[in-house]
Amino acid sequence: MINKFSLEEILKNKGYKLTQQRKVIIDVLGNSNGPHTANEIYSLVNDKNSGINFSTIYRNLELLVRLGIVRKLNLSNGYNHFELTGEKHHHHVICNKCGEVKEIDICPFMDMDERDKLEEIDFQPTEHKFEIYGLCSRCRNKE
Amino acid sequence: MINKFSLEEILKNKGYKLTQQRKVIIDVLGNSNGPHTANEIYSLVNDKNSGINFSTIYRNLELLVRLGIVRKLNLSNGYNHFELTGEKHHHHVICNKCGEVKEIDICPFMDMDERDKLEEIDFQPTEHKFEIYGLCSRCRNKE
DNA sequence: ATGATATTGCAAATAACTTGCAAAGACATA
DNA sequence: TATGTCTTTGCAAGTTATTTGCAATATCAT
Ligand SMILES: [Mn+2]
Ligand SMILES: [Mn+2]
Ligand SMILES: [Zn+2]
Ligand SMILES: [Zn+2]
Repeated sequence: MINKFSLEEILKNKGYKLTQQRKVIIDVLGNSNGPHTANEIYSLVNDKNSGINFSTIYRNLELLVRLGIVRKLNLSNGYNHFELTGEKHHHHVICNKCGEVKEIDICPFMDMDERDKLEEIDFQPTEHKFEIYGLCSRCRNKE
Repeated sequence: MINKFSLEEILKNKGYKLTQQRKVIIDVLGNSNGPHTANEIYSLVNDKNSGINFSTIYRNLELLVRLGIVRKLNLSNGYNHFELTGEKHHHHVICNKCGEVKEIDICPFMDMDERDKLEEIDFQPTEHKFEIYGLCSRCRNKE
């Protein structure tokens, strides 16, 4: 979980300012269990705060992604989701019915065999994505 | 590679018709090495054929995805890509610079440990995504 | 060849996201 | 605390991938 101090430090280091809007966006993401769409973040932000504009949300999410504070997930349901990067590398399972997203700490990329394969094709990896889609327990039990 | 007969069969089985447009779209995908965006498919299709409309491309890609003939990839570069499902299960490496997409036959999901984890959280998987992003050999050598 | 039904092309509508610009805010400095 | 510089915001308009309604057309079983 990112705290006020490290956030302020990271921003100022690069000449960015710690605005109210940025604080609220980070706060909302920090108090969330899973990742959220820009729409959801907009709602959450405007619940606890005065009106922050959509373009401000988007611009800041993009900035925070560039700074490594936020991760952007292109989920197959068609919506981009955002979450705090956090300290531990992880991936997600996504319910096709209700859209719920759960974290899993499995990472297939740490497997040695796979890295070898990449050297074969001379590909230099920077990031990777692993997602499992299906039905969560609640949705499965509903008929 | 899907042939004329199985395609016709699959379509007619469900009351769909084998139109010229569908033949050309499948043909283009079949003659491609990697997955393509709707835009690319539109160009490829209209090279070898008279004008097929964009909405026809989209409607048919969606249908073919529903029928399991085509797979839709939501790549992190922001563009949806489409490819024939093919016979062998596989995943992709994507170059962040030039956008090239290569197939890899590694599948991390076949790993037993991972499936066990899913049972723990009571999640019934239907499909999964594994993609590696980075720099291809050509782009890495260019400065 | 005919008729029922699915499909196409076209143009307009969505919806997510981006951008230009003037007004407002942050913050280093005095 | 007041000032000035530079960043950021809100707003409105623009962009772009994708979807949709509908009348005209193609497919296919008979
Ligand atoms: Mn997460
Ligand atoms: Mn492929
Ligand atoms: Zn990983
Ligand atoms: Zn797999």
